[in-house]
Amino acid sequence: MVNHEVEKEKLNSKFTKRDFDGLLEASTSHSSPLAVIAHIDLDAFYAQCEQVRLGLTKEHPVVCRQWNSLIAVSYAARKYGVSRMQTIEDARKLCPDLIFPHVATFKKGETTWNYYEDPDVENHKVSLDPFRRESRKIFAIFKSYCDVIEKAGIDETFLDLGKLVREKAIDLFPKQFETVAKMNPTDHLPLPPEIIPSDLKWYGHVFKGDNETPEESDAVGQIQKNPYHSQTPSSVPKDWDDILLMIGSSIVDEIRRDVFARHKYTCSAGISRNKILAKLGSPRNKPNGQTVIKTSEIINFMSSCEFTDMWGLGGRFGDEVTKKLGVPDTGSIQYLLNIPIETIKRKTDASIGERIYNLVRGQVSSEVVTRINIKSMQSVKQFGSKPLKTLDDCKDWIKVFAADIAGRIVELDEEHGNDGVPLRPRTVSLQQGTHKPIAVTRRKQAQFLKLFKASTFKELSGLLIEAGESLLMQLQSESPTSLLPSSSLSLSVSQIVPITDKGSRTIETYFRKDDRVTSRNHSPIYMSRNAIKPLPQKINSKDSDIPGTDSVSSLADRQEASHKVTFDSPMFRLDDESDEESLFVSEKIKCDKCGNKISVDSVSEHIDWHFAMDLQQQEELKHMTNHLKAKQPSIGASSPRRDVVKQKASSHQSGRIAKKPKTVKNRTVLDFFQRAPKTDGANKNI
DNA sequence: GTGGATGAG
DNA sequence: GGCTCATCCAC
Repeated sequence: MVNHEVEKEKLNSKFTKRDFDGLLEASTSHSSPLAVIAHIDLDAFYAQCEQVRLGLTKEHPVVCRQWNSLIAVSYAARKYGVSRMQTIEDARKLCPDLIFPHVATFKKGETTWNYYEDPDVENHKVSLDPFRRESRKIFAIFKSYCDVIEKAGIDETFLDLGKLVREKAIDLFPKQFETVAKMNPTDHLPLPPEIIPSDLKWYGHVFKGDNETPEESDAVGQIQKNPYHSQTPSSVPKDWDDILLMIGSSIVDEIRRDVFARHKYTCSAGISRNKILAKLGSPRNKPNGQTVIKTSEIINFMSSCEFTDMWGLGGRFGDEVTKKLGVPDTGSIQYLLNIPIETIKRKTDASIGERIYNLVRGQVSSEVVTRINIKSMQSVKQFGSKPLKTLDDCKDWIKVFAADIAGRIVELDEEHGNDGVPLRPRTVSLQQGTHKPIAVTRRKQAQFLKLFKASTFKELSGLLIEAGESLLMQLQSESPTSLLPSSSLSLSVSQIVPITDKGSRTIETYFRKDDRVTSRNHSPIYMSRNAIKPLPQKINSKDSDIPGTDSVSSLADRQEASHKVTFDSPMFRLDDESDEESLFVSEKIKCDKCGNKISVDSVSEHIDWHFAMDLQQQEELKHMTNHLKAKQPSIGASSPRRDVVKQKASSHQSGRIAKKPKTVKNRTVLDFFQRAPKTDGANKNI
């Protein structure tokens, strides 16, 4: 009996049919012990974009410039010691041949970005549009190979290759998988053959302790130095996990070659069992290299990483955990690997402890989420030393922001393709910040459903200008003191929803039903009922009108309009139960202290604001140092008392680490781990 | 809805 | 290091 069991283990794979078939579905493949996840990351993306745009090669020392600093440095330039923290002047000293194009910018008051030779910070705003365009082109290639894809940033993505590698494995090993179809889910697979097809090999680097196998080939087609059969015995695949990773490495290599062939971009990749490992692996052989972390090397690999390298642990949260557990700066994961789970739990928390315990072992399997809809878009500019003095200046910038965001909404539409449902934001908000030392920021947000019917860039930008200017006016009127000069200004849209969503369907229904027109409701920011109609089927830029330019009616008009608008239809309660009316109608009362009219809803906020201003003035009288002021949270409405309370509360928590003692932290390690990618029980046998 | 903190790059 | 961008949270 015992002999029989041993015999059986030798003949069979560790993995079952269920493990293998789990790869078929995106919802289960990530937690299969045979999962193959890739993380692909474009090399110095912004710099590469410039390099490609200018028709240069990766040997040219290109950097991407933003004003006088560098926001991306190509690997060629890095060889000269050029780094991101330098000024252009410093970088040029290190590399006299440096090529330093400036990122595209919008010129103040204009609605199209352009490449300007030497834009000045005062009259230009950076546009990331060209990078997003390039990103889209490249992601289209990723998607053409693998539909289980998660965009993790403008230049990085996760692919769940489970289904693809499964198919390819069946192709490559027909004999072994012949019988699999008839097997029970818990049956173990047959072992892979000793001799594998000669064209199947590891692509890229296979992590092995301190000595990885050298790159065999790179995505731009250099010579292949190291065919599989001459590799070290340790990299010979022993079971299906290795085989599938090997297949995964070939697919990723192919994708990377394709990206280069078509668009001349190089990227690096990590291929492993889960997202954590793939992401930690992808930078290992940058640029233009990929790294495989085999199951058997996971602990070795993790030992070679630092705790704070992991996503989300690079900042304060990571520091906090680090301090609580007495983790050293280097060898942090090695250290944590030697701490018993009970100790970690005791020093942190039962659930956090368990997560950390698993995390440092690379045992976190989170799903590659096919699509995460963007939740908000923001266009912002800081006017450090030259704050905006007039409302006209603000309006000029609002035009730019509107164009910026409109462009991105159009991009969203394109990204979806024909079968996709257009996404539109439901709310628009404008944020304005005053200059130091009295740094306050005010934000005004409102529903702006007109955007639902807009499809062209012109329509969208026109409407956003309209909304932005209206919000600007409201902001000025509701703030007790001038928000000018303004050191920062931003326009953003949020609550981005598919336009066939509940909200818009409701509106369509309403539109058909309601034939009345509220003629006096011309105020741009408030929903004008007759304006809401289904998105035009055909995009036609000619019939786009730009409202807003003629709608700069007086504030009084606007407020009067707002008071007269009544909402007798339940259609304005969108998909939540909130009282939409409060968005549009607000009673004004006069503040005894400053004489300004404020809305009843914001009375307590206003009182807090005065409280904050008084406090600020006292402090100024005390000649506080700039340093201390900088440590203060920016004092806006309703913040001071809250701060006092929170500081008291937090002081009761022992072992609490705060980098900035005066700054209230509103997230804890616990919160972080509760929000961390979900794990499931299926990875227990990793 | 508003103000603020945080993180990534 | 400053800037840009996105997200989340307390109130």
